[in-house]
Amino acid sequence: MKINPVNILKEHDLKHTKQRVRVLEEIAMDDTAISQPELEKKFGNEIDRVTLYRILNVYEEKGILHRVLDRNGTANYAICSPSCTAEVHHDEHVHFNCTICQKIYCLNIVVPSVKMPEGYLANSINSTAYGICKSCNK
Amino acid sequence: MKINPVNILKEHDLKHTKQRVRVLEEIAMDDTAISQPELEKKFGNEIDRVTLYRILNVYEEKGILHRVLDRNGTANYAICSPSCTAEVHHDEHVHFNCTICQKIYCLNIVVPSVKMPEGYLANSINSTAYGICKSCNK
DNA sequence: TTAAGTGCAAAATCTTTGCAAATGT
DNA sequence: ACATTTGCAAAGATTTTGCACTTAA
Repeated sequence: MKINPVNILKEHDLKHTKQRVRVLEEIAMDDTAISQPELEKKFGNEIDRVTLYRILNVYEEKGILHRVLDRNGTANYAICSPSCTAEVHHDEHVHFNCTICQKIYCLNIVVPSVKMPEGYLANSINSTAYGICKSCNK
Repeated sequence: MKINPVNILKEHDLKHTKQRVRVLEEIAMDDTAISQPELEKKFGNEIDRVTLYRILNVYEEKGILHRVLDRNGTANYAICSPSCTAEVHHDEHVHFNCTICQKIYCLNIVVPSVKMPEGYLANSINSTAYGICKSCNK
């Protein structure tokens, strides 16, 4: 997925600071969702922990990143598809959470639709498979 | 869902203490999954916060409760179906997380199976729909 | 220039750990 | 009586808040 951090920031009326660009680059670089603790480690004292929190929050609100929780409730982030907006996130693909390496993959599979019971109004469905990923399965 | 806390504890070789029985009763009482913070509130100083953590952990490990994370990563607990064991959890039904009241419902709908890509081995799939529940939809 | 973003310190939460006292078998 | 479980205190981790300093437009 090729992205241009500066453009993305402009499109969302965000100032492009060194830190914001770095965060986007780092997340775009990885084909899997990356966890917040991992990001903290990567940035060390290049980016303050608090700043990272704030950047990730803004990105999620604006629909630039989407957040996927792994089994432990840890936040993982991946770049949203271009059709995501602040209002609606279209990350309706199946996720795969490896129980060995903990990585979360965004699979190229659309979440199967499910008929809700009378009275329940679903506007999104999250689907995450747990198991062993390609890299760990050797 | 009718349950007998004392029996459940016996079946899993757990001492039946006042606190453990209360936790099971409370969770069984509710038709929705109940969040840990809510449980803490309900028990006040009847059960220590730390004890609650430990009880919930044991119950999950033993396959007595299953844990569902809501959108914020907060743990919610519901009684497992009788076929759950410490080894395998069979909570393969769709969950519904209301974005208004935050409640998590265990729907009586089986999670649709998804064909994994080459090399990926899934052994369970979690499926959670987000939207407005029957009670809030009025 | 000035509104927004960052870093640091510190508060507020949440979760885990250690240990003495209480409890169930 | 003995192994487990509980409650309290305290450590550790995570997340939020406030505010002075810095930076992008």
